Amino acid sequence: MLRVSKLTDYATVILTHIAHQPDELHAASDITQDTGVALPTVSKVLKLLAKANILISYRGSKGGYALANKPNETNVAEVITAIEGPIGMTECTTSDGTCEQESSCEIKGNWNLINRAVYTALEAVTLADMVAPVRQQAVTVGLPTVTKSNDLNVEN
Amino acid sequence: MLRVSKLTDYATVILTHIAHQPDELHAASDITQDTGVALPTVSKVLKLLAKANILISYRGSKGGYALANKPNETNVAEVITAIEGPIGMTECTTSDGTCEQESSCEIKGNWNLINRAVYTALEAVTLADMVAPVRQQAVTVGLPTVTKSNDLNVEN
DNA sequence: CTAATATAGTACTAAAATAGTCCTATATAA
DNA sequence: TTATATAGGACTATTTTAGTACTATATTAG
Repeated sequence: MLRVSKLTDYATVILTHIAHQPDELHAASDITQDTGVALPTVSKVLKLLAKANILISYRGSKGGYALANKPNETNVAEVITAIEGPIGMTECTTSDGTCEQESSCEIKGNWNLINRAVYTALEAVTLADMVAPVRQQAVTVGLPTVTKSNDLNVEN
Repeated sequence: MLRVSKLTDYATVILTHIAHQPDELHAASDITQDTGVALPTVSKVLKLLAKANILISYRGSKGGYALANKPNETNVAEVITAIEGPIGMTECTTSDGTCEQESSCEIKGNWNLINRAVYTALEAVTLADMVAPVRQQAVTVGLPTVTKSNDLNVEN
């Protein structure tokens, strides 16, 4: 199954929470209470997001985290990259030379194409979209413009 | 890093190889030699692809595998699903009820949107595209039509 | 200047997913 | 009947991920 890690999932939950009050400072302990995610885990995620400049951190008493940019300026691709590293669906996409078959591999270029397509899709969704309640929302990505209906199942 | 498993990567290599001679039968042992992937692994992948009706298998002496459909009728989304199971980026997308936060989770619907966008991107690339050498190829997916240039790096 | 609070960084452990291998059964052709 | 090739399932080792803990540093308040 093609999936993001749990930490990335937490990251979106946490960011969505913060984005609801974009002008306030949020301490890790507050976020734990509001989201139900364990404190050490919240802490870890927040650090990663700060390191990637998605959040700004303030130390010390009365410290906490705030969004570095407006909700519509941070997209899902950035969040995934912050937690999991560069988005690349195969080994050869992110690190050269580690694949033995590389020299004779004829499909590397095509995987790059696929990556690009996926990345574009992820880039099109911002935090602002995540904050918004699920609505009849056109995803402006993909061949046929997809219109959201409830609980669409992506398989088959 | 958002990625497909190695087995899925092998699957695309193997399928690409088979698609070069779509009218011949390919035994697992032949494929091992031509691709450099270990026999037990090749074998495992072929079984999974056959089970998903992407390949047709013929047992016995002179047996082997062949494509069930034309190269342009099998897409990457199907291949990923065959090897890894349903494509869904978060737990709640593929299996209901296992996430404790589900009832209070406000972003589930939005993950469904993202899944849909990614799936559409993966669906747009077929085996026929993989067989073709990397060429100046427009990916008909994503907002701006992406034109392939060499070694585009998907990050930042 | 000191104490309290909150993040930064790093290292470690446990659990889960993945990869890879092997064995036995079944089907087909010569 | 024998050789060949896939089907299916079980098992092990490896790798990745998740989660935790500890120490250092920065900031505010008194």
